[in-house]
Amino acid sequence: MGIHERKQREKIQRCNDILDAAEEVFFPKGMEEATMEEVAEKAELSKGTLYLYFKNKQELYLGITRRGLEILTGMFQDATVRRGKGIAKMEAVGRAYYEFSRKYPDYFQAMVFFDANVTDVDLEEPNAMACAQQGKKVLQICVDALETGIRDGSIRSDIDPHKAAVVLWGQAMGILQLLAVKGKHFAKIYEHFHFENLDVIVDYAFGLMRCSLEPDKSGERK
Amino acid sequence: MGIHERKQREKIQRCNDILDAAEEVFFPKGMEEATMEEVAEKAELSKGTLYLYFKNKQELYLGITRRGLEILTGMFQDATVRRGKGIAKMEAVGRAYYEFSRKYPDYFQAMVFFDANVTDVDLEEPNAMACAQQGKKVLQICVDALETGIRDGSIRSDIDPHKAAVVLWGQAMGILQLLAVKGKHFAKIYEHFHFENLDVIVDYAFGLMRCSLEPDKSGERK
DNA sequence: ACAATAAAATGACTAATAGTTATAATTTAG
DNA sequence: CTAAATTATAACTATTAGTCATTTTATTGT
Repeated sequence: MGIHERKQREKIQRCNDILDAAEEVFFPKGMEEATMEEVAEKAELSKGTLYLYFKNKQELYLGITRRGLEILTGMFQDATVRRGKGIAKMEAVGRAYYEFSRKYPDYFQAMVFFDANVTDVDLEEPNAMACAQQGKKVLQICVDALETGIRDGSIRSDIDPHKAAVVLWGQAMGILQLLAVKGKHFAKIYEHFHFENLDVIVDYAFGLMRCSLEPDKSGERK
Repeated sequence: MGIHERKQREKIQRCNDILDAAEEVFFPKGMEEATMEEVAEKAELSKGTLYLYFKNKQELYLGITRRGLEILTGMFQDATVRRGKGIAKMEAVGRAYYEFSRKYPDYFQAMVFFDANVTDVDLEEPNAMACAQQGKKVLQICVDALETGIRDGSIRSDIDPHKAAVVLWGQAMGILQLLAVKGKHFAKIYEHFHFENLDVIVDYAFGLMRCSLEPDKSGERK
């Protein structure tokens, strides 16, 4: 009796179809402007049906966020596997993060929204849970890379991998967010800085971050 | 004929009264949940009147953000004035930022919202303009401190103060935001990390950031 | 003091939209 | 082929940002 399995598959498929439609609506307009009615139209369903598959607008948006996080996790894994020293892995993770923010600006924006606004995630809901889970996985990749680096001597031995992973994740998010959201206006507002382009800032940021991880600092600190 | 001046003062006073009311409503409920009607009630005015003083809900919220930014600017100035070396100024700025995020979590939240969501600021509006202006001022304080540090030798001479200021600002924002928004859930989700408390992470972050600014690195990098 | 004018405030109104639910259509199973 | 279960619908409610014609209050000239 494979009917149950088929139904399950169809349900997942329907969810994905709705998510496809949702991306078409959310990405150009943003979480705030986009309406459920529009998503329903794109998906060729009635609005009520959306609520059979997603508890509310936020869960739908988190479904999109989840997709983004899954792509990011994949990119992080690709970045760290088959690469020598730990510091190189971390560098690659940073580059991957930047690449992600440029290649998938809308997914990135969804992640920023999730991190900056969703204080009270309803962890009962599947997509919220999945996002939290993926976030954990992403962080673990950083922890692993840092531990590798400490073992192979490419990263200072006094680095605490767990703390450093959280800190680096937060720092990188902050930089990329600042540039993604305010990048255009930086040009106007801080025109006298005349940065060649935003890539230069990202490179500079990663340089500084690398610097804080590498050994050979004259005086070791706690 | 001081009537015009008095009216001007009264207008400003009324704006501030509305902002006081708005804080009482926005701070506990957040930008999304709070309604203009509630603000009007708190301010003992009709809803229509609010719109005589603020163009829309976002401008009102940016009025609150502006207050926060003004406090922050003051704290940054206090932190950098009367303090020796440039690196110590930067350290103090970082501490001040953290102190701000703890002492005024709601203002901090408003700033995060501004930085993470408001991509298209209507710079015609006074509060939006003021926020952009204050942001600039904050950054300039960092640039000045960095330049001081480069001159007095407490900061690497190859640091670009403008780039570094943007990067450090973004990094600090990222860390503080991550902890402010997700701090509670970190405890649950990453319980196996069992950080003593969030202060430890902030200290750690500032340690790393300091590390990236200090001289005496064996090999100088671009 | 008082009428004319200007400024400030009101609250009823509109439009938009998230989320609900009673009803209908479709699918499955006996 | 019918009954039960599942899936979908669209009309409905409730909420709220923002508007605007009207009223109230303050200012000014006579």
